[in-house]
Amino acid sequence: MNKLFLTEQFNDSISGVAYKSIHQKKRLLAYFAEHGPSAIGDLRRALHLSVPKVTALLNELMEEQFVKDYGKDNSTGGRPPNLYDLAAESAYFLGVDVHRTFVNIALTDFQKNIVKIKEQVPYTLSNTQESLDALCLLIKSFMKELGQSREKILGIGVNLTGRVNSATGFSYSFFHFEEQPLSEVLKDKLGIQVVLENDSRAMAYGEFAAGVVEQERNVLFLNLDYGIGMGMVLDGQLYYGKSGYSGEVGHMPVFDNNIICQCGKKGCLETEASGWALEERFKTRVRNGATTQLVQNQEHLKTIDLEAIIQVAESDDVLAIELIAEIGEQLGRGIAALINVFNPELVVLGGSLAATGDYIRLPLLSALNKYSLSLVSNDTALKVSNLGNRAGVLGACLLVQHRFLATKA
Amino acid sequence: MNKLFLTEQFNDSISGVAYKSIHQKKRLLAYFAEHGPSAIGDLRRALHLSVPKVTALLNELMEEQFVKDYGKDNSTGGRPPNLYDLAAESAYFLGVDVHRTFVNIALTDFQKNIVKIKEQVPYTLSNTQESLDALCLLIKSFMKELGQSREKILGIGVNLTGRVNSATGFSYSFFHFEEQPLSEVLKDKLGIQVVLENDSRAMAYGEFAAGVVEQERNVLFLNLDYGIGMGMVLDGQLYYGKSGYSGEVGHMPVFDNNIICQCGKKGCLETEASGWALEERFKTRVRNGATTQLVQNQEHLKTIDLEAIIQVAESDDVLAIELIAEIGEQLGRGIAALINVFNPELVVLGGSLAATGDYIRLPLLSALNKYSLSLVSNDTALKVSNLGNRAGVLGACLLVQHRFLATKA
DNA sequence: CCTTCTTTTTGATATTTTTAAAAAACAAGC
DNA sequence: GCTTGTTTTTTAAAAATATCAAAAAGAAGG
Repeated sequence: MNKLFLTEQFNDSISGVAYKSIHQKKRLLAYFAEHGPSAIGDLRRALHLSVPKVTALLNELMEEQFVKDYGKDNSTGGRPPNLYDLAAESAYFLGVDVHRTFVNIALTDFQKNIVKIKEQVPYTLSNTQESLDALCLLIKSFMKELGQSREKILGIGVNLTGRVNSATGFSYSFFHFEEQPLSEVLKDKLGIQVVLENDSRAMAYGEFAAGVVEQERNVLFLNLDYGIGMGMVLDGQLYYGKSGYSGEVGHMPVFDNNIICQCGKKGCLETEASGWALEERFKTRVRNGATTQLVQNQEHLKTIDLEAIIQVAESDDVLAIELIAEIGEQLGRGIAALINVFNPELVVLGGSLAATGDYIRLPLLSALNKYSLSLVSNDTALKVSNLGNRAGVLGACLLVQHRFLATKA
Repeated sequence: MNKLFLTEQFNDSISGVAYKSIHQKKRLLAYFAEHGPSAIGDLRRALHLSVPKVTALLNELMEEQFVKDYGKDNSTGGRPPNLYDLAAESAYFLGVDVHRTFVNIALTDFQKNIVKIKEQVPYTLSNTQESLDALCLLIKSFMKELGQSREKILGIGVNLTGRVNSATGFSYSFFHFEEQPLSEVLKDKLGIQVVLENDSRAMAYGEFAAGVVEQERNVLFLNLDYGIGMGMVLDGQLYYGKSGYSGEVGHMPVFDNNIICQCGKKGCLETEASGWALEERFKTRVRNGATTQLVQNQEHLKTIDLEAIIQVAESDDVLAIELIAEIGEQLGRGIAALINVFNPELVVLGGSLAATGDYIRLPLLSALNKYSLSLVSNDTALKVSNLGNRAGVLGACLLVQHRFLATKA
């Protein structure tokens, strides 16, 4: 058994005892990843194995440095069990969260801790080979700054906006220059396995695995930015749909207006309930003479952008707060529909607009009561992301880890 | 090993080799249920077991009469493999599909064949103890008519409209008279394990397991009747949501009208795109002088109901067809939203309105092109149910079978 | 009709895994 | 501080399972 048996994940042809061993070990590691420090007894029950077998597996994993003995647990009356958990420094995962004007890069260890993070690294995303090369350069320079952990990086997770098919590794909205899937192209350039993911889905996973989500197994995550994206965790699993295009809530036809959406259609949720709509409305109101902290005279009008509006909202700008509440109220219409369809346990508000906290959450909540079936919406909690703008990178890292520990059937 | 080891499903405490054996056998049976006749080689690969082990398990299952040897497969060049499959007559499942004015009851064998079916048995569903007792009586009298198959019924599936939590066995909209879950109450009355399910979900499962669905793993099933229900199969699993209330698409707020929905809100999808809306519009049009096969004079107006409209549509009544097309078009608005959210491989139209076939499907299809993102909707096929009004009963039967064969982890 | 080729099935052996019993580790009470 | 009770861990024997080689069962071609 190779020390890096984890990388065997892409080898499907193994069978018999070799497969079984890898499978069992992965299940153990996945259990640790989900439940934290555990005793042999817990593992036995969860994996349906005998105690001696678990002991043997743990010994192997400890030999291979993936697992550590974390000492005794509090006694429950008799002999206290030994606790085991993942060895933090045995493997690392790199996450790259690509935005339109910047990139977040982070490295996490095997225990999901952020080892190193660089946020808001300037970068311009465009659908060109140069932009792709620049991204690779950024990643490489980040890796250069790492110590011995560099050799232990098992995989790199990359979040992109738009249409991403995580299973095949294809990105269609950006960097689709070759016949090969982008994940392969990147793997060749960076020398490490690459997992591609849609940005909203990665954020959703971040919150699910290490964020505001606790025990909930059915969670909707809304990525509120200029547009509206959604990532879903259903029955404890990230949901992709047929080709990984799921979660396009921004273009749900819920309004009867005449605003032309970017997608070319009318009545989309995004036309009235997005950061884009917020910015437009804010500008219109200012033009019509509304007062705000943000603009003293018409000259400043062009400095208004979504980020600025969110910022002044935090310092209690009346106009910003009023308009954000409006957005929240209208968003409620869409989310109500989603709650009726999914009956989720939790809806998480994330993305840049979520930074406004209760300013958007409370109006949304009252809209939910108005639009969704009460019995269903009573089942559903509404929380604001607690990872904030780190949800994306963290999600990218953790998704790679998850991929490595995943075993089908 | 008891012959009826299948009933051990509710016993969670078994462990070790006993658990393993049951688990393995169930996996074998589940594989047969999903894939039909299979050779040892297929089973070996799918279950990650050795050939001698599979042989031994099959021998046991054949001893227990659950599996039969179905002779040789066509050779692929060498020795032809033996094919094995479920023994049809080894176990039976009873399904009860409860509607407001009638009940469908059916018995299926272990190979998913309908052994006996009674459709449209008159019955009045109301939320009273009498109605519940009457239902039990119907079921019992159906069972009395069965031969030796009666003793081999492993479980009874019951479909109810409204809010049903299949996991706990509680029904909230109907028959919630005791503290005990309704499934337990029924089990006590009927003497056999009962599985409760929401009607739309059961229909969805019926189509998924034995209907129009082929290889697709992400399927939305629409139950188009007076109201609109939805059942979803996501990643090959029936989706329930937190408490089993998922799929409430009828009350998605997508219109900007002033029609008050049954749920008390305005703008619901149901107000313009349901059987209820169809009937209302039909009546209004007739009142305003439109001509139709259905009504010669105003006297006949009260005989109009959804079923009648669907019937005359089939005999090419212009008004009916025109209005059904309208409904389809408006339904498209809602389904477009769902397609954007789920990126399903297939949307199945079921329920009584689906009997109108292309009359509803084609307008719906063109609306989909109008309202949903083309890239996403190109992924999605739209088909009409092929089980028709048997989807419900069959779904009920097959869901029970599925429950028995299900193994967690 | 026999030989050769391919693939499945069976059987014997080796390995893995479980079971059950013994040992070890700690808490609490005397 | 020792004994007893409880729970975990280790150990060795028993059971289950996989591997590998041999046999069997057809198909194809001469």
